[in-house]
Amino acid sequence: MKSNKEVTIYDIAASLGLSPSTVSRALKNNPGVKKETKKIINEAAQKMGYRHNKFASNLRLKRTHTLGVIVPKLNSYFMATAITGIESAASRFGYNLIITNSLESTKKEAEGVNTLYNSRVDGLIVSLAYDTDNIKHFDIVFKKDIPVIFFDRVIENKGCAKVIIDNFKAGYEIVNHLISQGCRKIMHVGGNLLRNVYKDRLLGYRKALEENGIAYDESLVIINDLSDKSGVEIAKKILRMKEPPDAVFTANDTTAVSIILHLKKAGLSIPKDIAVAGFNNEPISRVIEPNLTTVHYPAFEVGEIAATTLINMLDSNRNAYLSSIILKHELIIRESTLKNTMQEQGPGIETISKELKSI
Amino acid sequence: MKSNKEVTIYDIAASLGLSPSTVSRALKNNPGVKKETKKIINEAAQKMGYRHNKFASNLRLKRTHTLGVIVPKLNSYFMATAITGIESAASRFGYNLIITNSLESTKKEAEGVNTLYNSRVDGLIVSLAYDTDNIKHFDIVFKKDIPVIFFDRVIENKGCAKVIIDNFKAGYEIVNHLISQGCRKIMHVGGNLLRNVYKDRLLGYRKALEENGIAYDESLVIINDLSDKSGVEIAKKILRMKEPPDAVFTANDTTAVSIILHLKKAGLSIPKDIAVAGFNNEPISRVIEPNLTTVHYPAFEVGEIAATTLINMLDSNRNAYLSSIILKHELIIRESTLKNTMQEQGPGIETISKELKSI
DNA sequence: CTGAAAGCGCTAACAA
DNA sequence: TTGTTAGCGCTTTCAG
Repeated sequence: MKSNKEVTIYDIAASLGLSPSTVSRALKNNPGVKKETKKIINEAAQKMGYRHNKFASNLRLKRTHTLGVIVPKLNSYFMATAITGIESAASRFGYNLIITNSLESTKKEAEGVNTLYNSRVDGLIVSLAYDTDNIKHFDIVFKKDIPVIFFDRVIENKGCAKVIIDNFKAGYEIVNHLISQGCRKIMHVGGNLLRNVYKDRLLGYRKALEENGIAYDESLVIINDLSDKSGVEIAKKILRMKEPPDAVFTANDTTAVSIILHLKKAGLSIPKDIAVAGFNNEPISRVIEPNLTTVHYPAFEVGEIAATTLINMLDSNRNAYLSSIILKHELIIRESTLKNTMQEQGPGIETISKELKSI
Repeated sequence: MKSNKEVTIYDIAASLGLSPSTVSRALKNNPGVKKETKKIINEAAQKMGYRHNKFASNLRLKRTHTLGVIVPKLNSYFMATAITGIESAASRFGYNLIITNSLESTKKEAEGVNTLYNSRVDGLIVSLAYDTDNIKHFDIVFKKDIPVIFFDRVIENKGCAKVIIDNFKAGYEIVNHLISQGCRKIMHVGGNLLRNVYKDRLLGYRKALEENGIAYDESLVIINDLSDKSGVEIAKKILRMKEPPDAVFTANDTTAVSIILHLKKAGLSIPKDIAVAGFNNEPISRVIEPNLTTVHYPAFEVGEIAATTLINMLDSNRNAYLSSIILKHELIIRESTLKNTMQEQGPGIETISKELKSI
């Protein structure tokens, strides 16, 4: 019994001797309809195989209940987890998601903005591409007052809300920890300084050095794409150095792991010869030996809160004065940086503190 | 200069002294419009900030150029990569994606079907939840002739296309390899046998044993949820066994890695005491020490081909006789199973063969 | 090559 | 509490 004819509100109305508007109201559970009538209508709708037509509805209401998402990649643990969080919140509130992938390219990012704009998404959730240096390509949505929320990789911008962690503090803490382990010559591997996440981590690094009377040495700071491959190159570079560092703080886990693997292959011992710390607390950080010291980034929560916040703005029209939501990170100390106490990893080492601090 | 008023075809028509139909045709590059007129119209549209209204268009055309995706999780490397592939193909052909997450639950999967159905997606791309044992909840889309393509976790079904690899052969090959390394008592850790991927890998395992004159021992086959945690339990179980296996073939990498970590912690040597092989070739497999023997699953390609195939069906209306598309996998041999030749891993060990075999 | 006009299915102001 | 009616913006037949 296949039928390609769609059942409409009119069909239901006709079959019940009612008017389309009553049917429409009943279907939306509008209080101004008798309970009995509602029941009859809903049953008829069910039986006749009615389904709500979003297009007609959207066309009338000029709302789509759809959120657009633009991310620089999909297949990293962090992003996939953040999207899981976004999806979770969105589906809880009856919103759909359209996801586009900028593949770290500003051009594709701009295309994404256009696509989503044309799909009439109600709002946008964005993490910026690696080297996007301005957000002119978002003007089209700003002009139409479509709210945009940035997460993780954000940009200073008049009045766009952002969901982030305190990258400065996290960088500061991790370097302080390294120093507490006796490290004095600490290399930093980061990403494009246009991106807050990398800039702030670097600033935290500098601050920690400064506070501990260690001179900042530019030659110890390497900026690259934080890929696997870059990790190999950095390891090679370290091996060539006359006076290699006694620690490396890398702005992500993938590269840190890659560095460890290659230093080990060359016969170095981690953390004895060089301590290594990463960032993000990806699963890989618990597999590498020694286990990687890192910063837990609450990816799921970041996504969930970004979506929830956006939906709140949409549903209440008070998108006014929200600026930043900062989630707590946690420093996770594991063997890869424990120079002093080379104990077994055990419970108690990993500190836990999850709370939401919003400003 | 913010304006919330949308420019419509009528506005353009009015401002140019033309009719809406001509404008509509010009905007779609319909051949029956003078080139000159087209140019004028397109320029005006540009200048006036016109954007195509999908809802009105969808309402008329009853097509949405949107694909629905249902996956059992988002935050695994495999799924995230497959989705990247889907997104890549979709965006190439001008299709949008709506993604829903079943979280391995049949109930949520059914909700996803409904949501996507109501969003009027043109087609569905699905990988089934862990214990979905029938697809009645898809009837609603089947009835409307909305095409569905399954990938990875598929189900035998009259006429739904599927994109998979030959899991039977892959399981067979990996166990054969273990046997070639001298293993005789091989444990298998798999997932729910409702799912083709796990059933076929198990069958491949059995076939390899049989061909090598090794009796099938049911007590060596463990079915569980293939989580990290299960890995720990399996490791414990192995440690308790009087006669532990000399090899373990696990149906995913995560669990295999977890097993290795815990066996090592207990003082066992991999692969000397026990060889371990996984499945999927996730990045983690190159981090664990020893590096994990596994099967490369072309996740990106699977997603891309699933989407391309679906779009082809949609755009040509010939969804008729396609049944299965089988992609090549590759056995990737690394140290975790090399009992004989304990050589360093080097180039040449990893075999490469990527080609598309479609049936 | 261009125009007139109907209608896709829903919603909400207004009327009853 | 229910009904009437006028669009939302686009596409397409049919007519010119």
